[in-house]
Amino acid sequence: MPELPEVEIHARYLREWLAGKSIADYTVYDPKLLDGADSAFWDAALRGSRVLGIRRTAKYLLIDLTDAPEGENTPRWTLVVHLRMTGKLVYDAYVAESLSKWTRLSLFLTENGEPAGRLRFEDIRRFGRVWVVPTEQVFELPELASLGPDALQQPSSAERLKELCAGVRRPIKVLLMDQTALGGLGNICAIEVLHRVGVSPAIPACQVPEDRLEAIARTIPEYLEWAISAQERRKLIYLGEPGAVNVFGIYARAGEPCPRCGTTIVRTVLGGRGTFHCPACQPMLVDAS
DNA sequence: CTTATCCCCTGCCGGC
DNA sequence: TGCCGGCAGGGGATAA
Repeated sequence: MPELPEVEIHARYLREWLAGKSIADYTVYDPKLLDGADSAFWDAALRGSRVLGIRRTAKYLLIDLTDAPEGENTPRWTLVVHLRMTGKLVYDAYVAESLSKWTRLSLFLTENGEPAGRLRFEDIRRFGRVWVVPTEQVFELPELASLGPDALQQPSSAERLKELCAGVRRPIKVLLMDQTALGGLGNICAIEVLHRVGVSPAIPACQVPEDRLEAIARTIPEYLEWAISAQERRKLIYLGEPGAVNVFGIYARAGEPCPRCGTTIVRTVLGGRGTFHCPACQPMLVDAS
């Protein structure tokens, strides 16, 4: 159920796992992974290509590949991965390790011509998706073309947020989660950021005071950086998994006291998603004066 | 155009 | 113990 921090951590792990490796072959166990997407490039891209690098944009992972000879390092193919709700990538040093019932895809790796393990795509709910496209056209993929600026790499300025919110009546939380507005924030990040800045998630975006929009703009990258570094230090991927640093101030804490003021946390639904806020710290109406 | 609702899937949890 | 509804951090399609 990854949001930007988990996807970024995946990207960092992939850089370690795949450095200097090639993809010798692949197996798709669940055709739903492609969801009818064009598979024309799969064989060319995933049989004998070198891994050149890993990028992340919003919640998408981009694995750049080339089938050109050693020395020519312009990517030709990009494997695009979206983990959606329950996806994750797992590296097995030895292919002998068994697959799970949730394995959707295997990439068989080599290094210097020798077998070098396997990268597995695991996905319980099967919402995850994978595309293979020519690198030059990767951002023409509709899913990528519609994304707003990455919330971490190109954090939105207060000015941009003000423009995004102008005249928009839907709740500020729904706007923050809109991937065409800014790429990468999910339900938890939106909830936690709004709690930190003391803004009710239900306030129409156009009614959020300017100084709160400035606070939101500052807090988004702060929260993301903090969540990423907290996870990375512990070699974990998923926020909230056992042993993880607790980055949930109020998420999934309905009925518990607000960590800041002690008021009972409330659960509501916004944009069809479970939403948590503190009615005292995050009032509906903020005094603009 | 904007906004709301449903759908895709499987697993888990609490209540009865 | 078993069944059932509700819920889950994703986004897309569709309807109003």
